[in-house]
Amino acid sequence: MPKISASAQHARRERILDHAERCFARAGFHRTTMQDICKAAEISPGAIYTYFDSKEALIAGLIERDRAKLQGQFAGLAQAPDFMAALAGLAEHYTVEEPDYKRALFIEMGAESTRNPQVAETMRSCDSFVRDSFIALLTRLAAEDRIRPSAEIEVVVGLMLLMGDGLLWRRAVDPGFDARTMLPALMAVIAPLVNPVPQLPHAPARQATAPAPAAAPRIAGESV
Amino acid sequence: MPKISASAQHARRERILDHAERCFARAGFHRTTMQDICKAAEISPGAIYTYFDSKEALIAGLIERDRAKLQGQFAGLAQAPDFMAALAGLAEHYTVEEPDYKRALFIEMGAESTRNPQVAETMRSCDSFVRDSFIALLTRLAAEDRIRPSAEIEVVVGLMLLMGDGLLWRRAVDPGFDARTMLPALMAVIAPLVNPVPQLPHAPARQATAPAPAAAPRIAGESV
Amino acid sequence: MPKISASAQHARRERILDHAERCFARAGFHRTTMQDICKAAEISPGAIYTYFDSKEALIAGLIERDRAKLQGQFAGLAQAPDFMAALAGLAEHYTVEEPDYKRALFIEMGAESTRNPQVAETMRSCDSFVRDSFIALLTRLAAEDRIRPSAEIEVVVGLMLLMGDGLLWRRAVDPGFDARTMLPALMAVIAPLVNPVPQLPHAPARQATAPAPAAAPRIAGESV
Amino acid sequence: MPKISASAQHARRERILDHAERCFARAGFHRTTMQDICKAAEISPGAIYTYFDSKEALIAGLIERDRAKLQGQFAGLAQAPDFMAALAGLAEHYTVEEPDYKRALFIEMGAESTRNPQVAETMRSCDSFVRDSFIALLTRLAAEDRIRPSAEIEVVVGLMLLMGDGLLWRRAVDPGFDARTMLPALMAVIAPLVNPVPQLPHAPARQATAPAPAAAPRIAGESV
DNA sequence: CATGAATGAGCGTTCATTCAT
DNA sequence: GATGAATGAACGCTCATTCAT
Repeated sequence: MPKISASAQHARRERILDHAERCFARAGFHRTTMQDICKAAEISPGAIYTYFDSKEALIAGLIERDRAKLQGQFAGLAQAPDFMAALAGLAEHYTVEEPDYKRALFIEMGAESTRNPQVAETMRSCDSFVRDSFIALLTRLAAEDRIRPSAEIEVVVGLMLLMGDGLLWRRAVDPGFDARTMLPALMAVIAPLVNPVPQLPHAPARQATAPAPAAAPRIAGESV
Repeated sequence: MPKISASAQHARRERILDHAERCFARAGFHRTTMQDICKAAEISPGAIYTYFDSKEALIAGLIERDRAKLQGQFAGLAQAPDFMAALAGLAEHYTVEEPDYKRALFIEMGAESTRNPQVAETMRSCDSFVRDSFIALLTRLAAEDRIRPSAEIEVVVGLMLLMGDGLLWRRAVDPGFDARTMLPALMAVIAPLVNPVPQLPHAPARQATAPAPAAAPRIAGESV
Repeated sequence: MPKISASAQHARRERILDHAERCFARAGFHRTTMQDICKAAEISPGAIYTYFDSKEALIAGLIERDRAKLQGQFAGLAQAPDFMAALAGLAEHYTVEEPDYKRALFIEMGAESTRNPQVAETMRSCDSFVRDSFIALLTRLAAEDRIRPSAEIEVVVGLMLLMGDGLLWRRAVDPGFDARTMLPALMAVIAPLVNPVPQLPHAPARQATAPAPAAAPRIAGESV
Repeated sequence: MPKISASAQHARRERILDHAERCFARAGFHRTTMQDICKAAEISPGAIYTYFDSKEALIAGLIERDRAKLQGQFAGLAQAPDFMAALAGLAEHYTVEEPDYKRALFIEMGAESTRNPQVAETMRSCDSFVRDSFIALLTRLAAEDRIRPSAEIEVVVGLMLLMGDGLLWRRAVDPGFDARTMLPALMAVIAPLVNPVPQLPHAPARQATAPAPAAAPRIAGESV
């Protein structure tokens, strides 16, 4: 019979994560003190250790939460009728809708992952999830002839991830970055890679004269 | 009456930067102590402050030096007979030849730039130099009809930078990143953006056939 | 209207003391946390303060309980037909039978008594009880001519206590201490101090022969 | 070319040890904070770590210094013409001349040694030194027929150490302990164990009729 | 100019104790 | 009475920076 209900406990944990996220993004992991987070979350220094064993665990908890959220977003992507539109929406979401501090934190986490194995592992698993989801999705779409990828799907997905990271990075680091211009330009680069087949509503698909594939040159990969 | 010659002083400064770079890349800015750097560079904690006013100034000095080096590398790019080959070489250099710690440091500096205005300013100026160099170069190449960019040059360069950063980031952060596969794939994505005109040595360029630009659809930007 | 019966309350108090004893002996007073004891005794941190006002009070309670147990053991000593045998048994008990942690705790309590007046007072009263019991006992035995102490009884008892403490200390502190050898040696040192008169069962004690005391030189003290 | 001379450095180290000793004796290892010691020694918290790596190392340093001092004192004992007088002097020194806090610290160190292996090892080596010195000394004296131990020398020394520790313990723990009475009484107990042979100055030693040994009953040990 | 011992504010974390439930 | 989450003052220790030598 705990003094606090499970839901209240969860809420408090979330509250700590929320404030930790802002603090870490503002000042970086190492310049942020536990006291900073305590003050922001209006919690005592002792109490925070009820929820997280250490500062490291707090960082890991943050990444973990992000991953969970990401998984939800990918479930949506898989159901989307128009893949390219969904992808554009995803890019828009992370580039425009999400507040700056989320991206700053992403960079911070990448930097931390180059030396903190625990953080590296959590990020890697997060990244693998995204990659695998994309590969599974594109494979299915290709099997349904809704896309005709211009290269091996692994390579196409690799390029998409690379561009996605580049997008996030520049948005975070370059104050002059113009998302309105660059987002469509980026989609225009990705489109021929994925090469979506126009879906003719209420009409028999795949006419003999379907022209697009011919124009989509295969790009390099180890194998053809 | 300085006890040490100007050149010896310069050498010592370089030595500090060299070791600071390795230390910072290994452990991050905040986990690296001035003592660590002093030990590595075999200098006393007092002396290091003769060369750099503070730890922050040391970080800034590091970025500054990188910028200078970068400028040299870009001078070469502009003279290269084959732009795409030169670009591929550049990508190869930063992805394969440079040691890991340089990329870790790049990420670290990006993270730092989101909160340290001095670092942000130095990085921004470095970035602007690269961007301006590319724009000037592509503009000249386009004027000489050696390339026929598929979009506004500013946008093309913006995409190239984005992809370059994405490349560096993934190479730094993703241990499974396969540069051998991804580098050619990336070049294949950039090629139609820049759209280089095949140079027939000592022969009149082919004009009879419809030129490439027709096949290169203009990609989006606010302006067309 | 107490929810818990007096006996259950007493049992719980004892349980706390039992586990506190083990915890304190294992880690010392200051390295043992109240949480450690709570976990061991399966009680909540709030509840433990119902039984003991503070950590200090818990320590004092422990010593107090030891004193009570000691008093029981001394009652037996006084009734023993053979004083030296009973003494040897006592030494054997504290040196061999009692587990290590009891002796570690004894040392710990001695250390604590040098600065904690409450602990000092409890220990002193415990010590006085033992001393007074011994003095009363030896005085009676001397009056009955069952022993012929070689010095003032106070001094003899003082030496016995000193040796007893030395025995406990070395047994606790010196891992190479060999009780099997040292215990008889110690008894052989004490014997001439106490100088027990051989008891001939059911026969008039021998008086004709010069009694032992002649050979037992009085040992020093300010008074003789 | 250090800022501080080696001797000044040594003096500062000694100063820290001096004050640490008093602080530890007054409040125990765990209740004494590094700040307490810093304040007492008038040093900054940072500076103390130049001399000692940790609080543990400071404690170990303290014991180490005691050992060194002890070794000096034993050198004197070995040269003494009258062993029993020298022993009495030693007992007097540790019981009466040394300030209380030294003995409190001794108890503290014993308590600490039951759980801190580093402390245990240092104390054990200190103890072994004393034991070995005594054994070597008594063996030599016995060979020179200046003493005729009443039991195996190892056992005699074991008893002496036990009594010495008991003496220190009671002196530290029992405020009513009367050294003036107990010291001679203790020497009177030890004397027949060691059994010194009266040295007749200017007379041929070892007369046939040397009587003492006959009266000194062998005391128990595993072997005779 | 170089040295390196010294400084001291501040770090992440602990834990005896409290009190709303 | 019992609970256990919360409190918050310290704790041991670090490290960017200074300054007497």
